[in-house]
Amino acid sequence: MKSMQTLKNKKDSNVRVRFAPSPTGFLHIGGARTALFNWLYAKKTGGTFILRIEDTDTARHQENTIEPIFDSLRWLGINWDEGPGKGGDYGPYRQSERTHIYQDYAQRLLDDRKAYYCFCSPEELKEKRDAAAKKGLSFKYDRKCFGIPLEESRERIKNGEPSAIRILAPDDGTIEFDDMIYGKIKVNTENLDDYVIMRSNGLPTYNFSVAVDDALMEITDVIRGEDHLSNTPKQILVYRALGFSLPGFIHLPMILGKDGSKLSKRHGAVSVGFYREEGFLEEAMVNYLALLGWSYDEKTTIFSVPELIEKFSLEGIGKKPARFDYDKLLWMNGYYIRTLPAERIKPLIEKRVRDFLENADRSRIIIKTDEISERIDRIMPLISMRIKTISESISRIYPFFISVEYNEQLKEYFKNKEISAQNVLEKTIDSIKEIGNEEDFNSSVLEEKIHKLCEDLDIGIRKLTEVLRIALWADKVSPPLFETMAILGKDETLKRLAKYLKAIDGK
RNA sequence: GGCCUGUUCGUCUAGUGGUUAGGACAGAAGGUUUUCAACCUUCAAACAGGAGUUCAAUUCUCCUACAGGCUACCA
Repeated sequence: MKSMQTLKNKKDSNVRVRFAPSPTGFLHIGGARTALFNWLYAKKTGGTFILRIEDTDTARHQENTIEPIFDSLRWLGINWDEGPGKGGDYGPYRQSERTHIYQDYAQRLLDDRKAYYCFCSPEELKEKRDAAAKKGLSFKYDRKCFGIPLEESRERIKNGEPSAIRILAPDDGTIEFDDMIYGKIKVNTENLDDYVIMRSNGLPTYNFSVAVDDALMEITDVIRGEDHLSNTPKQILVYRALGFSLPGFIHLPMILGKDGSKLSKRHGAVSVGFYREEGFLEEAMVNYLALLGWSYDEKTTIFSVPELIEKFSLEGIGKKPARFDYDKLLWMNGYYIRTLPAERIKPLIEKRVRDFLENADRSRIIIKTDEISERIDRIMPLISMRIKTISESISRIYPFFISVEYNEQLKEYFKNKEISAQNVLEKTIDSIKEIGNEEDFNSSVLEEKIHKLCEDLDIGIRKLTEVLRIALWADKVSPPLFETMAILGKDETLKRLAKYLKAIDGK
């Protein structure tokens, strides 16, 4: 292990925190929040943020299940100072590559009689557990294998008998630690049993590997979900047995689903990747996540990342579990879409538009490829305050790029209305034709024309625009009409008015 | 079942031994308006329950209820 000196040169503090996901194929909302808080704390203190992969369960983890987690972290802007792909003086950073380390430390425990081999089969244990449950008792390992002399155990292992290693939990006494959020936690050791630290396949279990790694990686503050609060005493057993000193513990309140139960797939999307695909901005995601269990003052809800780094503090973390409120996230995303500079949002929309056109009926496309970018520039101010996600943008603006079709309902929409849609369309066409060149075909000229037309026809502007809106947009809702016409251009505008006129002919 | 933890508007939360208990989302009403949004104004909305400590408890203590977590050779 290298000295801290090299790190101290790079960092302003000794704070070392880590995010330790297990490769599940995606980054969970709760995990993202944990990662964010660790990262913010590191940034705030000038400390080091470490990424460690907890992949000790080979049965469940395949290699490619970690990449999406890296992607999501990077997307959120949570980059790590040490970890996979980054290196560091405390590696390797995948637990699957640290097996020999756990075996070594387990061996020390064995030699010190602080751990012992266990030959009980999983089936046998399950039976005992079930029997205890049936009697309404809590199961605690009966130390059946504790008495087996080490030499005999080694002999049996040499003969091929499968064995696990259990840590010896003290019979009496208490484990006590200070959680920075939840305060003093005290547990009587009689509630702890001799749990397995090394499986029969030679790999460590979570509570062992996490303690060994946090100690060896010199983690100063363990920031993780409250679901680990109950595991902490078990890990402290390891720290004690191995003579490691304790890090600070900061347990974050859980994130629950809308109904108050643990956030899971049935609550809808729980992966960060989903929100990214849905068109949520990382700014909104980070801001929202930061507010789940943390708050700064009584009024501020919008925080940029630099502001979060500046204002974040462990003291602001609450202890009450928070429900994940999709509506508020949506609102916040909409807020960022309409507030952030257009150049930040435009590429995201442009990508969606190009993907959309890629799959669109070519005969309906009304725009040249090299005109898309400029058109989006003009559309942006019309929709930025109307969408809450980027993915939603397509449904709002596609008629700017492909021709419209009217369904039966729209064709008959004005059938028995007091106004004559035919008349409105014809008069509008005449009026618009009067506008000279394309340059004059702008929203203010159009607005003037249409208002004048209303007067001439003695008809309310709402009535008139309703007709035009359906004709131009094939919908009862559209971006502001005059701007829309200007963007579509004179030809396309006239084409659509005529098309709708024809569509309602005889209706 | 055992152990651990939590409980302020529907939701995220601020807050204090004496406050009109504050903000944000969502909701309602109104304004603005070419639709829809956005924006502005206003309204409604909370200290889980019960004891105790105290001159005074939402705030401190205990109990109950409810909720969540852990209780695996998962993490």
